[in-house]
Amino acid sequence: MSQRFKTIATFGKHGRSGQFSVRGHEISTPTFMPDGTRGAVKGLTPEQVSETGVQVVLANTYHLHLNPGEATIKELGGIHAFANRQGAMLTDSGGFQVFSLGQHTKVTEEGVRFKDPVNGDIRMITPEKSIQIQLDLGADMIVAFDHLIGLSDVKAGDVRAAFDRTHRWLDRCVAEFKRLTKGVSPEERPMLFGVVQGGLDLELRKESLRIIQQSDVDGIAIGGLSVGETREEMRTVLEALAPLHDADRPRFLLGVGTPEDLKIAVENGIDMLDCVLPTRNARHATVWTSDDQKIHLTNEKYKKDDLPIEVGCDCYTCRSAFSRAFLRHQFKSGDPLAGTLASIHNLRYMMRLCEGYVKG
RNA sequence: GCAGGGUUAGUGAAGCGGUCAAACACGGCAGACUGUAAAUCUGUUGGCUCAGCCUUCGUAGGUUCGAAUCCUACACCCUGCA
Repeated sequence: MSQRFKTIATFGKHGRSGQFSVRGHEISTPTFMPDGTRGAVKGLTPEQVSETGVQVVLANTYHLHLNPGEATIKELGGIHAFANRQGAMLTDSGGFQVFSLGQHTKVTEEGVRFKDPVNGDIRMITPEKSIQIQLDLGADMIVAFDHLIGLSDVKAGDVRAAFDRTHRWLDRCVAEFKRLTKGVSPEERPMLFGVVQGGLDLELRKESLRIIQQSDVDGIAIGGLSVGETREEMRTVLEALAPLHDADRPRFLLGVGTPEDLKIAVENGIDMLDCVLPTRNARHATVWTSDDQKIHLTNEKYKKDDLPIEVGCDCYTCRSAFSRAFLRHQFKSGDPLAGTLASIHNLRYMMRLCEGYVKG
């Protein structure tokens, strides 16, 4: 078991900042990790991503498996070389696609059968297969294949079934991970995160955390949130888990979120979070400005607004004094530059929140 | 000059006697987006004292219970023949 996480400071009841290293990358937490599903954060060069202070970029097992395929990426030197990224990378297991591609999937004990909604390709991803793909891709941190279900309209039995299956699959993931990394040195071995499930059932959640922490994983991921529940429901789950976390492993909240959600998470001891929202919203002209206020840059009221997105922000976009009026114009014109500039701001916004905790 | 075709809301373009304030696309306005099927999607888009009413389909008349739709004249645009 890894003992890599080092707590630097604590705040509030359960919050902490700290650091750990993986394969030569020093990660300081809490940290927000943007999603670069297909290997790149949409619309940004690796330099632009790093300049926002981002330390880890997520990529997705399912998407890269389909195209260009892990064999190709491995042959080209692994995901870092392929994507030209110097910093740390984490791959998600493909488990989320059971939820997002719900209509096109079939879950069995063996694994998940996906039918590509674009070209109809059938792909079977099992826990073992997910680990194999992720190790071939070569990320620094990988995630166990879990069974995620939506929370807006579920039957209690479904939550329990997904909870049990996630734990059975975890054992298979750990076994496959050990088998494939047997000869790998500790310095070169990636970190494996197990995933906590259990829906909104606090007893299931606690039990799941206990099971994951007892297993031989390097990090704890919390899954199955931000999938239709309210903010308060998510807070309740995180608060229930906060006192039960081991101190020595990083905790990763999957798929969250907004600035408000990030604060709730970090104050409940979460170290790492990923989400598409900052970049997707940015591409859709929505950015965060002072006090987590969300603004739509395409709104008519910004037509002649010469202020930056956020006065005082140190991101490239705001620092360079790109005005709201200019950004509005570029969005209206359909120039992807607008999405790039807005993404830089939103990522920096999230990173500033994180850095605020590190600095105390 | 003769023959034919056209003129529809911000733009393009359907409609060709009632179910037309008028399809659709774009543009405009607003919103959504949480381990990315997402540079996407949704709503709205003549006016008003808004379950109703008023003014609109080049302009002016006419036919009809009823016209964006039929007829006449005029204006402008396009295509043949001169």
